[in-house]
Amino acid sequence: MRSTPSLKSVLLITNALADANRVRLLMALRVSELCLCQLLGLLKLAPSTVSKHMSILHHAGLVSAEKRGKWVYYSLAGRDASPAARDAVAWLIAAAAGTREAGADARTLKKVARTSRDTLCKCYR
Amino acid sequence: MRSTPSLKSVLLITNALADANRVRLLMALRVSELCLCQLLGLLKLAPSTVSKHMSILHHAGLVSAEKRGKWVYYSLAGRDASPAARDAVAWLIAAAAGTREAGADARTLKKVARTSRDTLCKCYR
DNA sequence: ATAATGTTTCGACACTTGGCGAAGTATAAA
DNA sequence: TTTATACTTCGCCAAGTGTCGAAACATTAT
Repeated sequence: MRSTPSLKSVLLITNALADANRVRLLMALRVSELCLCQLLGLLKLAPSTVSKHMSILHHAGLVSAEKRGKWVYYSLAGRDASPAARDAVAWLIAAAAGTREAGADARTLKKVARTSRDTLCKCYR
Repeated sequence: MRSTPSLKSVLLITNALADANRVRLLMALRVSELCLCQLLGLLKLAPSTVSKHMSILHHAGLVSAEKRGKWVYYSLAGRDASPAARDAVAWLIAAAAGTREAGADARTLKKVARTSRDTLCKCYR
């Protein structure tokens, strides 16, 4: 039972990838799952904005979202995702891994990882 | 000498893929090179619009353009293209090959192929 | 030359999208 | 039960994008 792929689902993916901040978010998740407040530490954007970005990525099937306690953990699409989505993520990682931006973000994320989520989130504003 | 990939070049690609008509254009070139007037026979759009789409695809490195006589022939990125661009095209073909839209377009293109370029272009309007 | 053909560039317009803050929801802490 | 925290949804606005027609450009035909 293999549903016919639709152009729409392909465009959901390509549209999701067609934004610098969303690409950075996906690249961030490459290392490990992260909750929204941790992603907020990476991108200097309003929580509502990042939430919307994650919603778009999730709807495209590129990331999965799991609520644990009061935090929502996001991670890259895994086995349960469509081949198209998984391959898209693989392509992105291969294409963007060496960029300066990815390196800088990886360094920022190292700092974020050392900070507890509680103190992170309080900086919301 | 391997230049550092930039996030910008990645976004050039993803943005180029983030449009239904551009995806259809790329899929059309999968079979063989085509000139603009042939692509016009596929998409019912103004010549200027399709030309712009092709410009975006070309600028992203996804297609190459070669002028022969009064026609400009477009084809998918080949050996000379960046790995990111080639892999993106490969991903797209794998992801969109089975779609209903791709099938319908392939049928349309068969008809277009049977028509001479001269008669095709005269139908501009 | 002049005209015709194939394609691109330009300017304008409608529509979409990324961004924000305010208000709403859900879970945890007091 | 209140209060606080983590996140989402909503409405709005500025900026970006797809589309077109008119005009420009380049090549071929007359």
